Amino acid sequence: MPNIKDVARKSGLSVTTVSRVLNNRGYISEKTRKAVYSAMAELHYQPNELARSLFRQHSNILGVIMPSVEHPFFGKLLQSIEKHASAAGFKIMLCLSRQDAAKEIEYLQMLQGNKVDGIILSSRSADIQSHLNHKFPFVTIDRILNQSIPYVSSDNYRGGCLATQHLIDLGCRRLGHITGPQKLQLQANRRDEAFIDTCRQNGIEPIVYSSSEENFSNLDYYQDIEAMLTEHRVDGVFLGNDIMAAQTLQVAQKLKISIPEQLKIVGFDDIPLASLTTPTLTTIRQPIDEIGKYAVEVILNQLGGVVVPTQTILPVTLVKRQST
Amino acid sequence: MPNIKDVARKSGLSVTTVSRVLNNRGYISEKTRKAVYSAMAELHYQPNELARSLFRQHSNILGVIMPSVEHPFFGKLLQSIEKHASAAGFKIMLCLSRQDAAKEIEYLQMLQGNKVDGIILSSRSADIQSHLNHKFPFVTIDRILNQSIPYVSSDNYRGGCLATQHLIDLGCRRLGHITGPQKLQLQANRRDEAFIDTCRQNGIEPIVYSSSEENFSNLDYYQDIEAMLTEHRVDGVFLGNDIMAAQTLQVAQKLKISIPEQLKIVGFDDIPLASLTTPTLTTIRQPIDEIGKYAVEVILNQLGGVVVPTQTILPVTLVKRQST
DNA sequence: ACATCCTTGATGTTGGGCATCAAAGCAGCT
DNA sequence: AGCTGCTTTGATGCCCAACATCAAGGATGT
Repeated sequence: MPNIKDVARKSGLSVTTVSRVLNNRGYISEKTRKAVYSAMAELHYQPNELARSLFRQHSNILGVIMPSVEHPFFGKLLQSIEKHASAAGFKIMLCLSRQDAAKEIEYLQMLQGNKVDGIILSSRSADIQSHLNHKFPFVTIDRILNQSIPYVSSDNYRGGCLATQHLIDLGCRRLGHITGPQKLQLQANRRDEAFIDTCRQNGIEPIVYSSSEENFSNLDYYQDIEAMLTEHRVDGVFLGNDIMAAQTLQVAQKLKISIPEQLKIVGFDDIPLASLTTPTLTTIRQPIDEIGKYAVEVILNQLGGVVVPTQTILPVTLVKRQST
Repeated sequence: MPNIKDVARKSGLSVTTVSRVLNNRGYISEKTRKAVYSAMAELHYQPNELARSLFRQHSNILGVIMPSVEHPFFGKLLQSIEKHASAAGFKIMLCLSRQDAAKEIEYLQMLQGNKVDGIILSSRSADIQSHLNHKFPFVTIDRILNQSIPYVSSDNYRGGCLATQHLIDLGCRRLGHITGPQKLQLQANRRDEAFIDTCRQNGIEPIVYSSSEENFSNLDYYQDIEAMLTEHRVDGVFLGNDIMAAQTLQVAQKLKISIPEQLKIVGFDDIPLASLTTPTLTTIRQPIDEIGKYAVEVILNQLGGVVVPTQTILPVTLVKRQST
């Protein structure tokens, strides 16, 4: 790997001059500029970003911690984060925590050791405040850590209202809901509150199932769904995510419940799967792209010394399809 | 951010001694060791990995370039790569090229400038050989660049055979196939060859549609599927991936073609979607986890100076579900 | 007294940025 | 011709943070 000295030697100029060309600083004649460029090209020279970062005291790398990237929600979120980060000249260092609190803290320290310029955390576990360097550029997605750490999320409560009200408007009177595990302070839990509130406001007694941590990790909700559909004769269900909703379609078919005639189904997220099932799924669309965009923006603004909002809440929309 | 000097000052020792404690090298008395540890803890010190990498001439970072992470195949692949890399103490720098050849080359250079220890490329575009530093640890997934660059892939040809033979064994005689764009030297193209060969070997004239680049990017194959189903009265189709297969289910329903009675469908990949459709999809499972594992291994072995295979081909399996 | 081990530190690398000082070339002006 | 000031290049040295090499003092043993 050639370094700046090699370029200097090759072009017959000094390191100082090469550095000046590289950084476009001071006086440089057209002739030397060309000489340097051609030497760089010949040697396939590339400035060592480690050395640059070390000197400049910033690396142009953002750390991203998420539990998984298999789940389409996170896949799309990551896609969006990468897009906006790379457009701003930042690279991504990716960490998948797999819901493992210890691993998450490990990653957090590792990223700080690697001098990333900011961290985007979209995670379910762990109390991490003590491992966070004070004033380090940081943002969480869908997760409140404390009042001073900014977070970005979609309007989960409103999503829950939209979904529930939609079912009620269509005439459903026995409403069910399945949610993820309740332990964590996720914004996603507000969907459940919204479901319960909206039911009560309409004089309906809500039926709520909470899936186990284990089933949640495995994306296997069949038992919970079947339990709900057989124990209660629901005519409308609001599921915590689209995967649950797709599985509900399958269980309904098995139980010979016709969709949407006997049972109406609303999911959450609007991942691509929602338009690939038969029937297609009515769902609440989260603006995932914008979530990623704002998360990156919050970091960049912190780096720029700009005051950033502690909460950024983005609107959701009801996407009506065949399951209702 | 405290550095090693601060620790040295705090503990009243020299930088050298602190470094020795950090790296467990040479003779250190128990007393100094403790003094250093307590100073480190007090300051919340973390070694600067940039500086370490600069000195050591390796960063313990792997670069990963893939077109997207929204597609479940790549999501799962990335998940696997991250898992195995992180188990070996490596971090991931992620680059999403979005099928953009220029961006891919940019990323390739950026990664080399950032001194990653190796690059895993899983991509569709670009001729990149000239931008590759000779002897740089490198591996591609599902893509042959030239004879000397190692690649890992699943046995696409055999997958095509399995799928086609399965349809034939079930009595199908009018077989169709839709494939992605043909331009690139992807291993995935061998699925098409396998389809054609297997048909011919059984005295069946293959019907093949090739989707446009654009539809492929948008994951929108409806037109091609509908064209195939209406123009030819196929009784069995083999689709290039599971998303195509799921969309085929939808088109079939719209055209009132019953699955699997009138039409049998086989997909490819076995992404989670395949078990979430109604009916569930018969498909060819790629061992995505192993692909990621071997890709990482090939890099690590190159780093270790071990001779690596230029081809690593992993077995596929037929997963029979309700669509056949 | 001398060898050997233990323990610590001073100094110099790693690749590149930058600031300072130095020096020369060249043009314009008096 | 001499002076001023702009342009262009280079040498030197210090910075970033960590680590390696060598050097040296102290303790211990024979």
